Amino acid sequence: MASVESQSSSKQHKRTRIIDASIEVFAEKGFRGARISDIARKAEVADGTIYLYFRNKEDVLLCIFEEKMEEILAVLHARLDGIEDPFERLQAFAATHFQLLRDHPALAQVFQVELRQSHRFLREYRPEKLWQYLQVIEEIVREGQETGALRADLDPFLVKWAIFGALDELSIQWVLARKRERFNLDRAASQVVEVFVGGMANRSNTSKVGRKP
Amino acid sequence: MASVESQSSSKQHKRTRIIDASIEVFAEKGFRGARISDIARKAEVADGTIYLYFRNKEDVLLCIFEEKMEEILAVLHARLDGIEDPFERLQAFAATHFQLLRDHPALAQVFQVELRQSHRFLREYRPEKLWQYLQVIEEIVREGQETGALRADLDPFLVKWAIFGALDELSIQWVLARKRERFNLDRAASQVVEVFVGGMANRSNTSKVGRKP
Amino acid sequence: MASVESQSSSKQHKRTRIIDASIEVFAEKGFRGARISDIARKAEVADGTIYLYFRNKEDVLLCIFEEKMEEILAVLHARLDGIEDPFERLQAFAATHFQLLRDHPALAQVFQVELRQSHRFLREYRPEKLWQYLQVIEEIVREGQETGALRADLDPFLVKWAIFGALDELSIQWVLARKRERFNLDRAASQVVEVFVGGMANRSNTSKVGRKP
Amino acid sequence: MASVESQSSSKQHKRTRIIDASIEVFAEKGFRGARISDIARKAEVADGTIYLYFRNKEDVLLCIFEEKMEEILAVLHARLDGIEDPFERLQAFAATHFQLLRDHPALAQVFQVELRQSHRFLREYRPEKLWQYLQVIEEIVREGQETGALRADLDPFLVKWAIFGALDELSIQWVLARKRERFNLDRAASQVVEVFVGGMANRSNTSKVGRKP
DNA sequence: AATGAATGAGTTTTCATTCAT
DNA sequence: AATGAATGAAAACTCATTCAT
Repeated sequence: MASVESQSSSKQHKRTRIIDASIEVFAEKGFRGARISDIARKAEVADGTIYLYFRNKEDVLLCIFEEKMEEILAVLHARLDGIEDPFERLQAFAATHFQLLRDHPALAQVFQVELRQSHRFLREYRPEKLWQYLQVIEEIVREGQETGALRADLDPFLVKWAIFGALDELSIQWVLARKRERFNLDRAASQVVEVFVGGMANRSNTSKVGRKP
Repeated sequence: MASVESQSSSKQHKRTRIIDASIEVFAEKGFRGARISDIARKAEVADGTIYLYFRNKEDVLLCIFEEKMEEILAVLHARLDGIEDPFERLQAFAATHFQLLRDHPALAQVFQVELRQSHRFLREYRPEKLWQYLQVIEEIVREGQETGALRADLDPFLVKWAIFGALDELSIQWVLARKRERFNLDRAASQVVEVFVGGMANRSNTSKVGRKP
Repeated sequence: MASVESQSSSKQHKRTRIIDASIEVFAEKGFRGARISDIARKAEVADGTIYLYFRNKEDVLLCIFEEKMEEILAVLHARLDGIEDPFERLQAFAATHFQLLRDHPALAQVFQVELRQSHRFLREYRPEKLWQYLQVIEEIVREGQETGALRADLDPFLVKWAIFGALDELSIQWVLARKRERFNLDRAASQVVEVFVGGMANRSNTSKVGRKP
Repeated sequence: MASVESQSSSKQHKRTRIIDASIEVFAEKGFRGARISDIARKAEVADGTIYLYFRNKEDVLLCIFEEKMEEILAVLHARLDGIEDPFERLQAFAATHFQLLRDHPALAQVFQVELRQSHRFLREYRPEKLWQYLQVIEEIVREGQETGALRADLDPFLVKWAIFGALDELSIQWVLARKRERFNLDRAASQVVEVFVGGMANRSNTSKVGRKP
């Protein structure tokens, strides 16, 4: 499994050190509250060095997104590999989604909160990597529909955003929650997927979707 | 039905004019891009006048939230009044949610995008009005569970956030989408609610929940 | 003896209430820190009312100076009346000066500190009342010189400023001092006057100036 | 002798250029009237550069005080070095005091007027350097008392402030005076010191203090 | 490649003062 | 005379970014 968050060490390439420092600083101080010099200090480079690797502060944020999504996609595909059943694939998707949050809390803060502070990310940027991530959901739905396991009248495009929205809102609340116990991510994952799969299941055919016989 | 967005006129109370002007300016330029003087000009008041009614720029944003949520809650309760069936109540909730978005696009932009730019709103503020709004969902679920119509093993607290997340993500995408046709909100509303209700329905009893016979 | 500081009461004329309120507010918050609305609230008048009686905030400060100096001059002349001996007159002057400070600490703060924050008072204003006050010193010196009690080679104009400076600096330090005990004003008054009179005494004649025989 | 005021040149270190420019701008426009951009323009640096060397505008003022007092103390000690007689030491003190005023009129304006506009300088700051400066007076008095030349019943602490007050008031009036001829500083210095020394002289002993035989 | 000193644009907020009532 | 809501001018300061070394 890919590392998603690397260990900071002066041995590493400066670019990596800057990315890792940024994640921590953005998580701690917020995107706007983070100063370039904070990042530079944590990465043990000069302020100007950051501009050798990134166009500007927002570019650092977007590069975090790009590079960490790359790793996340690799993790996700590795996890889903070999799982056929749509219900199980969706379960694995949700479990992976939440596990990444839990394992990388600083990155989770950046993805769930700070990234959305970026005017550019929100309005101009085309987050292809996020779309690839969500495409996984759309394809699970499509394949379920093709095998007849899932209702054909649902628009996989809309369902994709709905499922992502459900997982994402729970993620945000988990990140923001003071007492995280309230948001039991494991339970949330299984309940959300059960509800969605239950709701998408094709009742007119006999196959038992989403339930072990 | 309450107005949600008032008509700007020089007759109105200055505070109302400032609120209405802010919604438009925030929607157009974003929270950070909006200058107090932009709002003042549009509201036809002096810059300083804004500070007679609001503590600072962020306070304007939070007051928009408080006051418009008040109106939205009134609209919502009026709409749900008299509807008993959990499925129908949820349908009405989602339809109202999306209708408000469509009818008040500037306010939608502020709620879906700009409000979340506020550090205070996200981290410190306790958005009681939003919680009241979501509590409506939680209660529909709880009541459905009490009548046996909905599965008892679901946590209404988690389900509430999941349903909200699904509606909210579709709202955001609708707001951000250049080609809004892609997001047919009516279709989205009914599909999301069907899936959720289908998934939450109690299969072990005979009542036909969420489906007309 | 004149009151120097009046008692605030709603019975009084508004102008007097504003003057008295200003002294307290200026003493507490400083001239620049004092807001017109603070003064208005304490004087129990509307903000705008202040501008019926004073041109602007600085005018309030200068009017405090003018009017309180008027009262102080009256007190001073009453005290010196009947005292002939230059040494005794100077002693009475210093004692009165310090007694006024002690009896009117808010006014003392305004005179010793806040008044000197006023650009206009310092650079443009001609504080005739202060000059009248100091003229008392100059005349004591002149008369002492005429009777031969004091050295004729001293410039009464310079001596006046020197004596005032000495008293004034002790006053400022007394006002600013946290531990006021350090500055025993009575002792300061008598020592300063003794030194000055001793220093100004005409040693070449036989009259014992500044000492009781 | 130290320079007290340096010559501005683009060769100098930026910090020095800012200090020198500030003295001139503060003297000309007053502390509050001086804009950071005025100082920056005169120092030929960018506005922001000032904040690399100073915390804020008030810090610039306080640093002027600290650094120029350092130089003044050096000048003073050099001047007093080798002078034993209390009368002569005090004469040298006063002469140096007034000479510095005359030689550095902009700095004189800052010290006599602008510095006292600073709320912090007046109320919170502990001007150790000024106290060191005044301590020189206190020690002259103490030593004079120890040798029996000066009256033992005077409190050197009070006398120090009185002498400083006298010199300071004459300084202020000289700085503020339109027609400075009125304030002949040389004459003022000698008269003030003569009066003080005369007044402090111990008449009960036979030594001729402060007078050449 | 790396540095870090220097730059300078850009905006909220306060509050003395005004004036319609 | 009195009010107090409304006005609007004015400037310190931050920090992302640059570029000479």
